[in-house]
Amino acid sequence: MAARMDGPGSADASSPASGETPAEPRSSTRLPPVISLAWGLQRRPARGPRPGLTLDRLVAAGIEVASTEGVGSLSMGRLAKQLGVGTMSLYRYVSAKDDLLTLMVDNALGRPPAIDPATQDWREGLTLWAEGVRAAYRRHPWALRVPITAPPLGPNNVAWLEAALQAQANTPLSEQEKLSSTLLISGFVRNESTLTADFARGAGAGGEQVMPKYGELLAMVLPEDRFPALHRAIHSGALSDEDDIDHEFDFGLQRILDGVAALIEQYGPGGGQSGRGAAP
Amino acid sequence: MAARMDGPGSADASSPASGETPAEPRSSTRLPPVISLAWGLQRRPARGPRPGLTLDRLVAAGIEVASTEGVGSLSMGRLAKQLGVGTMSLYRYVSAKDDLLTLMVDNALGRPPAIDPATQDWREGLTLWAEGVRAAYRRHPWALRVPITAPPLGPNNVAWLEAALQAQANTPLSEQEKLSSTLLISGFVRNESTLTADFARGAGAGGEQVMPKYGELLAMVLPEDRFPALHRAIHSGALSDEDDIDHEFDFGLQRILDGVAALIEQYGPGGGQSGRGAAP
DNA sequence: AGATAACTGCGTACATCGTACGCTGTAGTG
DNA sequence: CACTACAGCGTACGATGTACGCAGTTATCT
Repeated sequence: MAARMDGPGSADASSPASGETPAEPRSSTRLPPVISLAWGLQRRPARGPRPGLTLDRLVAAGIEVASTEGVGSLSMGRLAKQLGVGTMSLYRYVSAKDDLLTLMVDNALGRPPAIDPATQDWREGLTLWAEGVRAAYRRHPWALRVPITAPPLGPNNVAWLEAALQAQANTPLSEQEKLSSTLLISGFVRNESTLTADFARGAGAGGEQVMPKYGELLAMVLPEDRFPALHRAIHSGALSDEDDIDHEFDFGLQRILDGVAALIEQYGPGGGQSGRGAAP
Repeated sequence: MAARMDGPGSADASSPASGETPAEPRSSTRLPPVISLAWGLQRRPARGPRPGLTLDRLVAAGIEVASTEGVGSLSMGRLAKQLGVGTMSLYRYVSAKDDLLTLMVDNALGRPPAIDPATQDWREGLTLWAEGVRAAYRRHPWALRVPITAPPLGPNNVAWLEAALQAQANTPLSEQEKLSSTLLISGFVRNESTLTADFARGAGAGGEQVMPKYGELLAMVLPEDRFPALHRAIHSGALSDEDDIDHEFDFGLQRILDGVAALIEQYGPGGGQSGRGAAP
């Protein structure tokens, strides 16, 4: 785990890597090798022994370990043991651990639900979408602990993006606005899912107690005179409820969708495609 | 870096640690030791040699290293060298690296702007607030790479929370809703700041190119027939603009604030304090 | 004043990781 | 059958977080 938390001083980008044999269009910008892998754009070399494993098996085993022991415990050695191979064998399939993580996360997302703009309006569609992403994160909480290091290019990530755009197809929003709304909701769901995962069973990622205690802890720390607004909040009981966490998701999503609705209304009645042009 | 990415199977919580000498109120729930430190609730022991360092110097040096070389390069050894002491000396001030990071992040946030509900309405206040958080993250991009592992209890975090609540004081929202709105905005700003930081200078955390290329990369990967909505978006040029990133922030914030405004309007005209009770 | 206790600085040691390198064996190709 | 490109993987290295315990320091107690 290095590149995933590196700061300004890390420029290990290029290095043409090894097995890039793409059937992809020529271009100045190259596809990151991981992405070629994820889309299955790699030809298997003709010569040499047949590989004993497959990328899919690596990813599946990685997900299994991450699910049962947490990503924190997922080391290359651990994964190799799971698969009954030597540690270094894994590097025949994946050029670095980060690649594996990228693949695992994309895989964990799964396929998006089919959204038909003809039978569902944008709000239903985006709600379905957001709940779908949340469900995926609920199934694979470890995915939330993997930092995002690159824009979403994996097959499932892209499919989800497409689904969100389709949900907004019958909307007067510009393409830019559709993308922005999607980004907004996607980030929101990820945040909220992380919170939910941390709160679940009262243990944060560090292992400490979290939610119902939060108000109590805050109260212990506050110089009673400053922080009057916080005191009001604490004493209103707003920080003591246990099931708040589920409400947070609905609350946030409704707020965001209301905001998008307000934007759509600015385009005036009549709806329909329009695209381009800044909001009035 | 272990606990920060650990999954389900990590229960290293307790262990009464060493130097807890709190002047804090009795309670069943203990304050995490780091938090006592952050609020300066530790008495210096009477006996023994005077410490050669201070927590503040640790934190300041940590921030300096993180700022210039990235958090990824901030190791205990590196920090010790910066301070001209032995590595293990640091553990006299901080019980683990995670504590140091927590302290650093809280410190990086700085003090919130003063928000007076009498002269600013809630929307101005929250806008100011959001921009303040964003500015802090812009000053300390490395803070975005430190995973959140516990609810915000540091002095600055708490002060920012208070400020957000104060901005909404003259609002009919319930305390619960004020907190939820704050959480929503706070998460949003963090997300957006992370994206901005990654996009800045075209390098993601992994070191790859990011933004203007994103549309191009997507286009390389898409089976042209599926993903029609995405194709529309790409060809609209929505993914090619360079300065979109700054617009994203405004867009998202406006959407969220519009959503909050919609909620406030549901309370009907007249405004004023009310609190409690679910929305009509 | 001397003894004692509490504390600080920190050297050493260890366990864990990611992964570069290079050797050995294998499966198609010429 | 030789050759070549590739698969599996043992070994080794450099980082890193931190437990442990020793030696020196200082305030308090006798």
